[in-house]
Amino acid sequence: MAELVNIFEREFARETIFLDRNLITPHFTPQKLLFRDKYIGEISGILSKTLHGEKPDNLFIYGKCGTGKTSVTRLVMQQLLEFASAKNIPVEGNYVNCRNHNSKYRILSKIVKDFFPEEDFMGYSAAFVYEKLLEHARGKEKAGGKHIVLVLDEIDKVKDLDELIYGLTRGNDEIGSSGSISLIGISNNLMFKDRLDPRTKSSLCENEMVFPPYNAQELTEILRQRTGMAFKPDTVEESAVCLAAAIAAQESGDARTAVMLLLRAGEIADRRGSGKVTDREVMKAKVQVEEELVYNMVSTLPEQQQFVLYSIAVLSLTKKPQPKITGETEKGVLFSGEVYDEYCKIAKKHKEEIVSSRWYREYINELEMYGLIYTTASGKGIKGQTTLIKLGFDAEKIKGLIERELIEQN
DNA sequence: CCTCCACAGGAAGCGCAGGAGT
DNA sequence: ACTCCTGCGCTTCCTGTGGAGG
Repeated sequence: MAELVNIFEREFARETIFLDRNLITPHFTPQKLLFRDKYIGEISGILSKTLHGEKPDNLFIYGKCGTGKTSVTRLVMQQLLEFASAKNIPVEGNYVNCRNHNSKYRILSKIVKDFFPEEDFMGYSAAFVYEKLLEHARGKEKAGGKHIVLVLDEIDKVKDLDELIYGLTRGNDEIGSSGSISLIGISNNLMFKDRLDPRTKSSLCENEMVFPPYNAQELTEILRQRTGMAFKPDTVEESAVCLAAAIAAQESGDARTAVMLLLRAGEIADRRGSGKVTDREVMKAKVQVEEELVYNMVSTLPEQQQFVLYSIAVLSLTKKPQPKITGETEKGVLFSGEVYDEYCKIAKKHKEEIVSSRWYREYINELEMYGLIYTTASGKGIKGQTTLIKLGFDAEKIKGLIERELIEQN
């Protein structure tokens, strides 16, 4: 008779090349951040004012995803708070991700709740919560005030940012000199600050910092650091690390992508039982990571925008290569106008509303921002002024993906 | 050179949903 | 419970732009 074994027994006993898988996930922040000393220095320079009882300037940090904005800020904040509490200096901090707390009220409630964990502020008015925060900064009678540093990550997601910042700036006047509230705003969208009220903008951007993408060498170093911690010795080939770094650098300079590549490559090696991460695993991981990335983006797109992307995929599959003025032919390059026509046809077939061509252009711009398509302005050889559109990923895959998405919804 | 084409993208405004104030 | 307000997604309208063609 066959032995009865718990089905997890085999999984549990399986050989793995990971020492600690968690250390090579994008969520993990190492204690030492490479190639960011300059920014760590600048930010801590600004925040050190709090240690001398002064209000630091507000700071706005911009950079694409995976450039270390959040990690650097969290690290500096953590050190600041540790130091302040060791020296008994009244400095406090709070981190808010504005994707989850996307309005003035939600942000204020979240902060106040963290400062007063024992009390419940559900249902209180925005003014009350705001007053509570000021009270906290002002401090008790003789104890003196506190210097509070608020980190607002993905600050571009806040709907009524003008009001929030106006409120907090005014709050500083009310608190007086004994305490203060200052802001660190983080965003990967530089354009968003142009939409702000000029006063908000000048207040938030007292200091500005731009985090550049990492280059291939930097990414290689970062990956070496991580593999040393996360993998067992001699399980990751040096060339595999370089390859993963090169792929990530070429695509975006995104450290998150680079880390994901090695994580998936490690998982693939485990599954195959080969006990080693080589170029082969990394190349396989590349396909997988790319698919995950695209899937995440596509599935969160509004339905109409999915139709636009779908039209681009369909057209680039059916359209014959266009002879370009330079003589060579380029595959899959589409005109903005023909994509819109195709989109109208497809949307009509699915009995969907059709968005105006103006809004369609906004969709196109967004799709480019997400990296799902590439666009170029038409030059010589093409009638009028139009945008040339090219799909950023494999047309078949995008087409299949959206078809599945749409079927799921119905 | 002028006009037309095929768009790009700014400005204003509209209807709706949801949240805040009363 | 109600009214008021505001942001969001979108439309309509409009001006601007650069190459093609006469």
